[in-house]
This record gives sequence, structure tokens and C-alpha cells, in this order.
Amino acid sequence: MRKRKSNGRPTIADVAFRAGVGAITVSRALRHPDQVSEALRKTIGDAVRELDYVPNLNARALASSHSNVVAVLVPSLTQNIFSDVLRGIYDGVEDSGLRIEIANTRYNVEVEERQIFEILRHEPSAIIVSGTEQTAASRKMLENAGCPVIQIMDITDDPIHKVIGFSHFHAGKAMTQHLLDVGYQRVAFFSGWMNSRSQGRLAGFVEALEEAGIYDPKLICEMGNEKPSASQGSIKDYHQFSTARMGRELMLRALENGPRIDAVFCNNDVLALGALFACASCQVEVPRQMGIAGFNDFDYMEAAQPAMSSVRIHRWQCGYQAMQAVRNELNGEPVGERIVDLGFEVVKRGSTDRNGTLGVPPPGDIPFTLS
Amino acid sequence: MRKRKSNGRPTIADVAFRAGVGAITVSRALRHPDQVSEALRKTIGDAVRELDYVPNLNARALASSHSNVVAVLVPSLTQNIFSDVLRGIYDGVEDSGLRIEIANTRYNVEVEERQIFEILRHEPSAIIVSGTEQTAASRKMLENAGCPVIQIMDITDDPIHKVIGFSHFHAGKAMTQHLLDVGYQRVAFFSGWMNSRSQGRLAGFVEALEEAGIYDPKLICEMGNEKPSASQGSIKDYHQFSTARMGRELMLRALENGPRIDAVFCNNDVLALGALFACASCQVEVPRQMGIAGFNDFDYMEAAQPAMSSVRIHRWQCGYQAMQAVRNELNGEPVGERIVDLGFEVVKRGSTDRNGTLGVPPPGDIPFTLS
DNA sequence: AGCAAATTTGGTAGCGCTACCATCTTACTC
DNA sequence: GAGTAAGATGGTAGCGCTACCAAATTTGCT
Repeated sequence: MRKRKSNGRPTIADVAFRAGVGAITVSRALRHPDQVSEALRKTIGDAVRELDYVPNLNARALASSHSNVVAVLVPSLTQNIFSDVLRGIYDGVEDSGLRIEIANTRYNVEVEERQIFEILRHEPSAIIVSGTEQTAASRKMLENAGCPVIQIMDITDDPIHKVIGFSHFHAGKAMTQHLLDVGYQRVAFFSGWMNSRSQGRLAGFVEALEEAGIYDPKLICEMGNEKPSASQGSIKDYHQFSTARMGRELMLRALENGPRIDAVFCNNDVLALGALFACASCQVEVPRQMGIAGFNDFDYMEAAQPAMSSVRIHRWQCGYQAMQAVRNELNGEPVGERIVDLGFEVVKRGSTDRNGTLGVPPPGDIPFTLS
Repeated sequence: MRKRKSNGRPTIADVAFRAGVGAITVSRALRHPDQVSEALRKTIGDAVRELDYVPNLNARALASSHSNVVAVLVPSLTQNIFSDVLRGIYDGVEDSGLRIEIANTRYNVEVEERQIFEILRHEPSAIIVSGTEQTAASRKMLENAGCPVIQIMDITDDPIHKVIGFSHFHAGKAMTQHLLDVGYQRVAFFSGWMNSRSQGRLAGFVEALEEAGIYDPKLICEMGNEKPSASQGSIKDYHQFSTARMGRELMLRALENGPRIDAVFCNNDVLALGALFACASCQVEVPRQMGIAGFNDFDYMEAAQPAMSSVRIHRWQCGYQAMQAVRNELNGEPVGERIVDLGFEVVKRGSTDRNGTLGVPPPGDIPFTLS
């Protein structure tokens, strides 16, 4: 008779009894099968199946001081960019026995610091963190975390442990170069609120223009420069930091009394969408009078009219490969390459096909009239 | 001297020693402060702060068989709709000591069943599940889960425990009615892959047309009717089940040789976006020749040219209120209303302003010419 | 065969916390 | 003032698992 109410689930002892072995052997058969003989492994496997045994993860974590929790820090849950990353992470975690714990840093380094602090106290088995620009305090905590730390969605020469991502600088520069290559002369940069990765893109933009000798600070059109405060009222609004509305507004301003421009590199596809609509509303022809390029290459860029150029980045792969890296390391394999550059792709479409020379498919235009 | 390597973190015993009380009193001071005297509570609080003590959650869960984990089942991580819900959940969990564990059901009831099964074995303190159409097996498991179960993003007369959402049927019907009210005669329904909530919207659409006596099955234009298999190859592609590309394709088909239509209710904003671009590419005037309405009211709907009508739903609130409900119940408060209808809002904009009578702001059109 | 080394298995003792019960105060009733 | 109830505190014994060491068994080699 049990003294304490238990929930009736079979325990490792039940399995051990049924298999006629010691509890510890069952534990080993499950955790380190190679240390158990073929025969016992089978007997124990049968007992597990017959009893429908599932290990209690809390007990396991307590006894081993391994939580098997992978902590994932993302700056936002709303932007598609990170939900794609999360999708990769979830696809990558399958059948690993690992649990994922997501923390939302809200693009706020103070919040991130606090959350790293909290998360470390849960003793995660690994940490996946977005970006490479942690504060000094955050970096120190992560360095001393005593578990694999994978930085994703950016790249650096000096990773904490391992980084899987790409260069925002080079991506920004490459797209700007494309705009210059097709002959645009006055290229603007549109952005909503800037994070450190946006800054990288902007730096690439600036360098490309400087090399061409046509850089002008007035070409940088930002909205909402003010960083969101961490105060109660506004913290929940961080998800709106780039919207189509802003893209529209920025383009309208540029057309009305802004710098004279003939193309725009939008820091985010959704801004490009808004910019495109603004052009439509002002009868500005894209790409002839105005070139538009975005960043991320969400699916609607291809479907737009005209189809819009963008920089395709490998969000899902970042998440998936980060998870693979975590699994490998937890299995005792070596770290391997500490810097993994997944690259990017400048996708050229109609919205920047200034001369009709890109060979992109023409917009479908089926003649059609209603009533 | 310790026999087993510990990670050096202070334990409850350290705090107890420092405060000069028993370990159990420290536990109580933290878990049930009302059972501990004012004076001791303060002494213990000081000790906690001095030692920088943080309770070990695994030990707590093991000893109490309360995991303090809130399991959240969402069908997709990628669609904005659920990332908004998750944002609400994360905003709602702050400072509660609860942990969130997200499972991705991939719009697949078999996957959902398996995940409910797995999740129950982690003994969550509460479960938040998307939708009300669980399989019989899933429902039974949830009913016997022994913890609060909140269904969200749909509504039903017969919740498992508590439901917070809105009626997709009424939302679909209301938007369709709006299209009829402004005078459209042949209204189509566009959808990508249909889930049970989409079905509700469709049913509302059908009923509105039937009541008007103009229903015609040919008006239902679906793409990708085939349900995604759970097989390896395709399961990772579930996120593409509604894309702008599909909206564009559906509209092109409808214009070319489909049913003669003068308006379309898109099951999802992104389809509406694609449909709008298709109209632009075919020189079909919106809203005069073609009305377009979407569902979800993402931010770009307002910024589109013309601004697009949509049904605004309260995604963030669903998540946030679900979390509040969980917290209340775990604090021992009564369930309260078991059916919470958050409603929806038919947002009427230019894309359905057939007669120019809606009083919506005109599209900004600043006369503008380049070089 | 004889001995060392490698492999396989088991026992014990926790991991850090809380449920349960027991004890000790204090407050209140008659 | 005795008796009872209510509140505050503590001790003990686990929760279910695994680290650590010890013991038993097998293998390899001279």
C-alpha cells in the first residue's frame, strides 16, 4: 500500500519487476542502450510496451540534473520571420525526447537579459538565441551556461559557441547592388523600427551606395525611430514595428516632399507591400518610375502585381539546423563548424525589372471585362 | 561534504538554515504565503533574496505532481493568426510562474491526438487547445485530463470545460451579407486548404446566399482540396495551405473560365491579397467590377490599394483571456462563464465599397509624376 | 589454467521539493 | 480555568529517477 497518492502511472520499478531486472538496468536500457546486453534490452523493451510505461521527465531531470529542455529566445512571435524559424525548430526536435521552451524577448535587450537569467535557472540542456548582438551581461551568462548555445539568424566571427545564419550586411549590400545594376540612380532605404539585424542591412545599403559614389543620408527613410520603451503600455505593441501601413506612409512621404528617389529597398517585405500600394494609389509605375525591393521573400512577393524582388533567407533552415546541432552535441558528437553561413539569395522579379532585361516572367495579364 | 555533485545552487534547505526555520516552512512561505505568519514570511523573504535562491522546478513538480506547465496546442506556427494568439498567451503568462509548452498539431487530427497523449503524460497544469472539433478520442482524453482545458478560437455550446472564441459561421455569414447588402450579385468563396474553422465560415457564406436565393455551388472555389498526408515528405509543407499565390490563381481562373462573379469572400486575407493582385494584372476594377473581402484583418488590409474589407477577429485576446482563465482556475477561483464569445467585426473598406456609399476614406491619391 | 581487463548488472543513496501528519502556540467559548 | 478550535511550525517520508560505486560475469591473453 502506498503512503502517498501517486497518479497510478507505472514507474521504472514496475517495469524492472516485470522484466525481472534491477531498476537501474531499466534506466540504462532507456538512456544508454549500448551499455545493456541485447537480450535484456529486448526483455525490458517488452515490459515497457506491455505496461505502457512513459518515464517521468521531472524525476529524470531532478536525478540527472539534465532538463532536456531546449530554451529558444526569439525577439518576436508575430513576425513571420520567426514563426518560420520556430517551425524549423519544431520540425527538428521530433523524436528527440527534448522539450522546447520559448521565451519572447520582444526586441528588448533588458527583457532578453532577464529571460536568459530566468532560463539558466531552469538548467536547459541547450539554448538557441536569435541574433549575435547580446549585451555584455547576456553574453557572459550564455558563455557560462554550461550547455551548447546556438546563435541563429545572423553571423559573426566570434560566436559564443556556434552560430548558424547569414550576413545581413552582405544581403543588404547585394540587393542594393542589384538595384544599382539595373540602373536606378536614387535608391532609398525604408524601415520601420530598426533592430540590430536591420542595422546590418542598412550598413550594406550604405556601403553599396558609397562605392557607387551616390550616397546621401536623406535616402534613409525611417519610421518610428523611437525604441519601444519597456513600460507597461507599449510593450505589448512591439509586434507592429514594421507594417504595410508604414511602407505606404513612407512612400507617400517620399513622393510628396521627400528625397527625389527612383527606387526603394525596404527593410521588410511588408513595407514593400505598403510601398507598392502607395505607388498604385499615386499612379507611379513600378518598376519604370519606381523600383521596389523587399527583404525576407515571403510568399506574397511572388504573387504581387508586379511580382516583387526580395532577398530570400533561410529561416526554416536556421531553426532546423540549430536543432540538429543541439541534438548532435547532446549526443556527444563534436561541435563541428562553429560558424555556419547559410547565405541568402537575391530574388529578382518584376518590381525591379527596370529595363525588362531580367528575363523574369511577365505579369499575367489576361484581357478581361465585366458586364 | 556532498556525496553527489550538485550544481552549487542554494536549495530550500540553505534558505531554511539561514532563516532559522524548517525547510517546509520556507516551502510554504513561497507556495502558500497566507499560511505563514507575517514575521516569518519576511525573514524567509530576506533569506531568499540574500542567497539568490530560485526554486528547482523539477523537484517541485516531482514532489507535488504539479508541473505548472501550460500546454498549448496550435495547428500552425506560421500563420499569423496563431502567432497573434501565442503572443496573447505569452503576454498573459507573465509573472505567473507557469511555463508554456507549445505543441504544433499541423492541422492534422492524428498528430493532435498523439500530441495530446504525449502532453498528458507530462501532467500539465492546464491545456489550451485551438478549435472545438477534436476527435472523439482527443475529447475523451481532454475530459479526463484532470486539469483545466480551454478551447479557443472557435465557439461551441458544449465545451469540454471552457471555450473562448467566436463563431466562424456567423462571421462568414455577416461578411457575405455585407457583400450582398452593397449590391454584389454573384459572390464567390475562395479558399486554400480548409480546416474545420474554415468550414464554419463557408457554411455561413452558403446560408447567406441561400437566404438571398442566389446560392450556386459553383461559387465555391477551393484550391488544394486534398488534405495533407502525414507522410514524411509533405508534413513540413502544411504551412503553405493558404498563400497569395493561391488567391491570385483562383481569381485568374474565375476570371478566365470560372463562374461569372462580381465579388469574392476570401477565407483568408492572404488569398484576398493575391486576388487583388490578379485583378490589378487583368485591369479588373476593384470594387466596381469586383468586390474583395478577406478574413482576419491583418494590418496590410488597411494599407492595400484599395483598402480591403475583412473580418476582424480577436486573436490576441483569445490567447490572453485563455491564459487569464487558466491563472484564475489554478488560483482556485471558479470557472465562471464556460462559454465566452469574443465576437468579431466586419470591417468595411474600399474593396467592397461598390457604390461609394460606405463613407470609407478615399484612397490617398497624390498626383505625382517622375522625371 | 590463471590472471588482468573489459563488460554487464545491481544496490544504495540521494536530486530538491512537498504531502502528510504531529506538535506546539494562541485565541476563544462557556 | 478547563476545553476546544484554529493557526503556525516542524519532522519524516517519499515523488521517480539516475550517479556512483561495487559486484558479478565474460573476454582476452600469456
